[in-house]
Amino acid sequence: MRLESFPGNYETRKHSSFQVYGENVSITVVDVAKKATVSVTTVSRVLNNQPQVSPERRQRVLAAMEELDYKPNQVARDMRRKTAGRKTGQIAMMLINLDDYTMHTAFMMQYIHGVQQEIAEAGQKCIFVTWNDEFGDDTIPQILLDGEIDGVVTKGFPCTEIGKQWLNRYPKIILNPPVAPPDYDCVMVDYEAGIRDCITYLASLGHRRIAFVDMQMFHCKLLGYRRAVDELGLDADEGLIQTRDIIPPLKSESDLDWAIENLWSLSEPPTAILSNDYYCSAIYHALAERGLKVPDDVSIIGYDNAVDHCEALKPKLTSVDIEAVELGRLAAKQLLDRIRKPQGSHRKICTRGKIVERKSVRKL
Amino acid sequence: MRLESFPGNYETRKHSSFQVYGENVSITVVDVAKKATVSVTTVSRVLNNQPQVSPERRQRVLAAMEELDYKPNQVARDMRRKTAGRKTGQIAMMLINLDDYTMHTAFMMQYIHGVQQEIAEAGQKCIFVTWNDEFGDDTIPQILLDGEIDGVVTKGFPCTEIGKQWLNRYPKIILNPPVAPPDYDCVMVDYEAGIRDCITYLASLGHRRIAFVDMQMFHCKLLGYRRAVDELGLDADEGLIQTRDIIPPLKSESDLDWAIENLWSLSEPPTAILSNDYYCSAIYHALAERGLKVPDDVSIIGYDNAVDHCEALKPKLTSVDIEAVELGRLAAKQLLDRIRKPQGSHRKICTRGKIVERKSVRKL
DNA sequence: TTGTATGCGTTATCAC
DNA sequence: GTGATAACGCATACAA
Repeated sequence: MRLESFPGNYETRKHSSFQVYGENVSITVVDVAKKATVSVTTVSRVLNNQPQVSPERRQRVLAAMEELDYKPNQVARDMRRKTAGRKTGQIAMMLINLDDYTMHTAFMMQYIHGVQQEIAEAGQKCIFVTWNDEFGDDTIPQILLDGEIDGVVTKGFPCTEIGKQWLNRYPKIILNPPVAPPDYDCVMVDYEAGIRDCITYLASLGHRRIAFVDMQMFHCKLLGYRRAVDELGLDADEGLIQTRDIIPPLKSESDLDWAIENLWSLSEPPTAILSNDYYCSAIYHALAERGLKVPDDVSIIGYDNAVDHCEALKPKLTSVDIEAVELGRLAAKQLLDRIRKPQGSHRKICTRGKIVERKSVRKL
Repeated sequence: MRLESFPGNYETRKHSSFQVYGENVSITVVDVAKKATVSVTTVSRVLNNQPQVSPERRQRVLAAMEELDYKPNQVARDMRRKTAGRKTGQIAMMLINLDDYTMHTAFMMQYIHGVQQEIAEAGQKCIFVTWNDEFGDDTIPQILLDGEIDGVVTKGFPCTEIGKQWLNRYPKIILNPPVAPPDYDCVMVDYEAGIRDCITYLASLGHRRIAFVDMQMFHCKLLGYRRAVDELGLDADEGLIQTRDIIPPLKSESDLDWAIENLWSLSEPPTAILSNDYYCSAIYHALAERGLKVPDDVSIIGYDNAVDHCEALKPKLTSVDIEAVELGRLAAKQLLDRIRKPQGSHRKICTRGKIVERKSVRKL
């Protein structure tokens, strides 16, 4: 194959894709340039959709690419880009200090899915990393040390100084933290609004005495409850609020007989109960022991929409879906924004969730 | 800063880290070489832990790295590696055609965690990708097309021809497929063994009439049931087997009254029931309606150990944990093996799970 | 054991 | 519009 009509001079090239060299022969811009009788520069321009290429030549290049089944070497591109002070096109999805409870929760999966989707649509890559403080500082993921990524979406936060330091090197978004940290971008569920939606929903079905039962991280929710009850002019009986504060990992503490006991000691018991999906299971149980039927005697509405669980209960539990996939997407979207524009004040984005109707609520 | 005593000649280098060039000045091997008064080659060798460097020089290099706070440019290394026909050090964790059910399941999270851990420990990176056939072929993740990865751990399998093609370009491990595909490496839960363990466990507590209730993908489990009952000489009453086959996404079909009905029509009802975690919820309910108490009247044992769910039930459900994290680790480990040794017959690795004791089983 | 020189695939610069 | 060429940061034949 002679190359007379071909403008570039690539004599220095030690091998072309036409001669087998080792075993990993790959088609490069040089090969495409040869085939299309243009320079590598032109090929690169076509590759990057730059305007200053004549339609005719662009065609030739595209045809050559097609014919040779050319695939750009992403790693090489990344290198040029990165060293040109640009971005690597990689972001990390970090799960830091995941406790066993979170580990067994389906939300995480949805968060990750959402993040990945959004990142992929932006043509970037999502590198997945889990890390715990107890692993020790010498196990900090290489990727974070390398600076190979443009930013981080993190669920959880490192507690060690060193951990904080490396995380702080990057633009980052905190995914649904239990409490919103100041000076960070984060994306979170607006539990308050979600609960208000629940109350509004129940009120629209004629419920006026709605109980609030919870044992964990319920302060936002309780706020929403109080506001909604107030705004809608429902019965604001403090006896309808049954809470206990337990330490997070003890979600397994599922006995809620005391709550039902208290509620049904009221002169007028509630017609509806609001709680968390998993607590609802205990509530069903406690109600059954008293001979109370759901939803005939009491309506129940859960929070989190743990689908398997809600569907497994009898009757199936109506619950508030926090839309975790969407939350993941929002986090990724905001991260990409932040990477583009590192300055600017921090933002907190909230989603309010959506009620998924099943069989545990009835119209009065 | 004069460089007399320095062996290399880097006059061609257009900028060093000592002069600001643009804004992205980074320390490179050249800088380290200068500082340590050695050649880049030596620096590179130290970087790669190659033996043929004198301790004294190695020391100098390490000191220089430390002093300059040198961070290798991973992208550049990747490029060399890749183009040298070696590996990229990246593997992909793919979730293909995830249905809504799987999406809401906590296992996935654990699989991913396990895979990531193992990959990280091997010093590699795990890129996370989700993809569905319905997205269309033009949305195939760039990363798979680029050939930037060494292999794939996949949960799920593409149905389109094109999808299969790109997946087939890589060494891959299938993660717990519903049925073991021939000619593929895979890692899966040995449901049969898990069920046998359950039966053995129940038998050790004195149970001889154990019911098997399931509605989905239960054939392996049923096999395990039959074998164990046979081997242990327990009551092999076909009436104890209550199954119906439903279409997978309909796991929400949670009514199992018919099963309990049938079971308690037997001349001698079972003393223990074996099922899936979520079905157990319906079983609890059906039993309660008949006034039967768990575990006093019947022992119940679930499968999958959906922690939240098991802990939410009353009494808390004893269940078989499939050890999904471990499964993920095994998958990653096997993938790394396969990448190193592309030839060789395909392997199926099984894990048998572990019984997590809670409150739903009692000794007879 | 150590250093020189060159290549990896792509893009940026600059001259035409 | 187009092309020649020098980087990018690292690794490695080959020479010493």
